[in-house]
Amino acid sequence: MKTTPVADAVLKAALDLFASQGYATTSVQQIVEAAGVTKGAMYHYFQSKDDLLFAIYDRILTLQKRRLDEIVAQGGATLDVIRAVCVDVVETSIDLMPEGTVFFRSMHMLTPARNQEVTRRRREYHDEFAALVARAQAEGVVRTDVPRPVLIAHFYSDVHYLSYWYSPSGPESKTEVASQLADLFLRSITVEDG
Amino acid sequence: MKTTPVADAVLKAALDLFASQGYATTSVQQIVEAAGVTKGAMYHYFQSKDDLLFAIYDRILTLQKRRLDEIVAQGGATLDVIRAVCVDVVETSIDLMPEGTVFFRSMHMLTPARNQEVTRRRREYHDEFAALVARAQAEGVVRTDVPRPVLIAHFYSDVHYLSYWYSPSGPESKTEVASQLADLFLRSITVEDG
Amino acid sequence: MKTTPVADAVLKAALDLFASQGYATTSVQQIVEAAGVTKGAMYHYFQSKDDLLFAIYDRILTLQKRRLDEIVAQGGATLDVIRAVCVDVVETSIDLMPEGTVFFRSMHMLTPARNQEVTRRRREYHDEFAALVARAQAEGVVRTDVPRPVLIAHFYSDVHYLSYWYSPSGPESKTEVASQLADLFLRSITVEDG
Amino acid sequence: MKTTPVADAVLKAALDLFASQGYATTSVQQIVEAAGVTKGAMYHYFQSKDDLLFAIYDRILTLQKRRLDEIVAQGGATLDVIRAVCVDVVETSIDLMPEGTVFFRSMHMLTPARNQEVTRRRREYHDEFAALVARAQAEGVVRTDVPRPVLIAHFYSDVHYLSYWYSPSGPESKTEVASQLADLFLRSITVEDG
DNA sequence: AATGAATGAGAGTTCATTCAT
DNA sequence: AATGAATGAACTCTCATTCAT
Repeated sequence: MKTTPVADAVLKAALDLFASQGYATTSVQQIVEAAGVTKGAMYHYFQSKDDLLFAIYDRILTLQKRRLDEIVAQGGATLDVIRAVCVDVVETSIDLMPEGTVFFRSMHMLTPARNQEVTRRRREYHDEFAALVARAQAEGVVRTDVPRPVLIAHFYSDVHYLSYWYSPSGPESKTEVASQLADLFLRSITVEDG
Repeated sequence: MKTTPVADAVLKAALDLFASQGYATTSVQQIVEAAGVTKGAMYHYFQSKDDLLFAIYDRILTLQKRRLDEIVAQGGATLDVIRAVCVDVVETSIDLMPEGTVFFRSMHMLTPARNQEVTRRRREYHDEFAALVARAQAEGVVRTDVPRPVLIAHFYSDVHYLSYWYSPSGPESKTEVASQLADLFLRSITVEDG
Repeated sequence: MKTTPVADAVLKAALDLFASQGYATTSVQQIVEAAGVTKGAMYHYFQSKDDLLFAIYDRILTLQKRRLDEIVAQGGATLDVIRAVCVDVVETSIDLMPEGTVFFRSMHMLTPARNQEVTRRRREYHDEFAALVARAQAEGVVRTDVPRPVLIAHFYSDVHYLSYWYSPSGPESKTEVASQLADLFLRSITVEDG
Repeated sequence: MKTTPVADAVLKAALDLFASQGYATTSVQQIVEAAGVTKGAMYHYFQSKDDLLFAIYDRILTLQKRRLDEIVAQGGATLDVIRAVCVDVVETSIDLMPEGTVFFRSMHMLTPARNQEVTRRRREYHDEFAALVARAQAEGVVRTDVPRPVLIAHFYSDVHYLSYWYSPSGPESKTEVASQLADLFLRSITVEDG
């Protein structure tokens, strides 16, 4: 993951192509041509096409986990923390839209070992978020009549679906959408007030 | 798309393999072996590998559209119709889980012409559902402070995400999950009672 | 190992090229060009370049083992049997000279699994021949002052070296050389008459 | 071919790898890694991978020829000289076992020019040894009923085969094996006494 | 209706070697 | 003396599809 002009250009080209055409449909030849380098140069920095794919997963997993840790570390009322996480993950996902597109579409193209690593790191994220929800439930502010896995899937689903409908050039701004989706999610999981 | 033992076996094998390995990673050879037929026989019924993929899209689009039409035709209070649609689409998606898995992962593998057809038919579904939401908003029972596209994306997202987390052999039954997700969705979009 | 015009032509071309240039230096492209077939056709019959190499080992191992079994089965005075084996293995090795050339030069290019199989089958041959020598020693007609492994290596070495010096178009005929080498070998291992 | 720490380490690594994996299967990268130097450093001392291979041939040819010359120069009864050559060549070959392994397996990987040089120098050795045998035949102590090329091939074969069966860690010591093989060879070529 | 041999283009990857530094 | 990035050609192998039978 060194940063050199060649490695950067290759990674950027790979990301764009994987997002628009899919991993399997993109040839190494296309990548190096788009990056303006030779195949040999690319293989000097990356051991395989799979390396390029994994770099995308690594970037998104690393970033999202760090953001989650930071928000949780800041503390506050549990519901406020959950809302902050929700807003942040939507905004970050919009910033990393091409990565997100690849993320959910191409997981089965990773080598088994790397697929396992991705799964493990996703579970870490999942467990940390689930703990937040459990705490809110213990505090009596989040409903318990729906199984927690369903609540959490309901959270992930919005993030997941972003790359299928949201366009940065569309009418809704990133900030607005993040706030709106967070609102919809919070409304659905909190206990009714009166 | 006639129904013959050979064609059926091929389609079934293709569906299973596409869902578990992805379209691009599955070879025609694997499909015909899994189906217990020869390549020649397969190419007698299907013109290309792409035909097999499209058949999956066709089946799911046809079914879901028909269900939507039926439920809308039955009439009733708008919110009840929306809830019925929501419950039904979750249940149907669980019944067609392999198809759903392929649906969201492999759309970019279709030939451009067929990709357009799929997009067109999805838009038909989308427009019909959006009309329901618009009616509910006009009736004052669904909130208008969130843009309608966001509300609708919020609906689709749960359906979309199902194949990534739900397991028929897990603790939640199809019926329960459908009801729970419908409830979460409805709660988030309806106007507060007071 | 089916016999078709394509498979035969490929095997023959591979044998010639492997013998003259070595396995690693011969490309699949060269083989199919020499055989007058396409790469696809070749890969229809053989799963890998390694298959072609192994076919050579298989042929020579199968043949030599069958000949040894037959000669031993015919029975006779032990020394006569040993001499017959010796004559026959030289003649057979001359008939299979290209195979022999490849045999000793390219064993380390086989996949580990196949290398093991070759080693196992060579050991079978070795053990059967060693039993003959042991019997002759027990009968007092073969010397025991030299360790049996050395006697046997001394036998194999002539066979092994054939492809490095013998030319079918040279002055010595196959039959003559076989008889002469058998004579040299027998003279060196038998006990002196007095 | 200067002697520097780098050049020595490279040559040693190359020898080990060529002997265990074969020349073609060994990459320059593997060699420099095993030697603990960089590619650039290696190419500073050697012009090509072929240089490394030829160095092995050069060492063994030079040594064996010098030993033969020395032994012949010492003089003595012809049969004693032949026996001394035979003992010495076996011992030397055991000392240079990795070189010997490479020698017989990789001759066809040398560039044509160097292959010719190796062939020429082998012939020099061959001719000198053949002259010894001819002298012994003229003296009536070596049989003439077997063509001289066959006698000589019978000599070379044992040397050649050593790397295929002898293990320095096995039961037979270098000295013993050398004496035993010399004995077998001499017994086979000398005229019967009584 | 069905076979399976054959095609030919293109896939990912390796590698000895060069060269600016 | 030594680095290591970069080259470019060649490598083995795969695959959707065709076609004579």
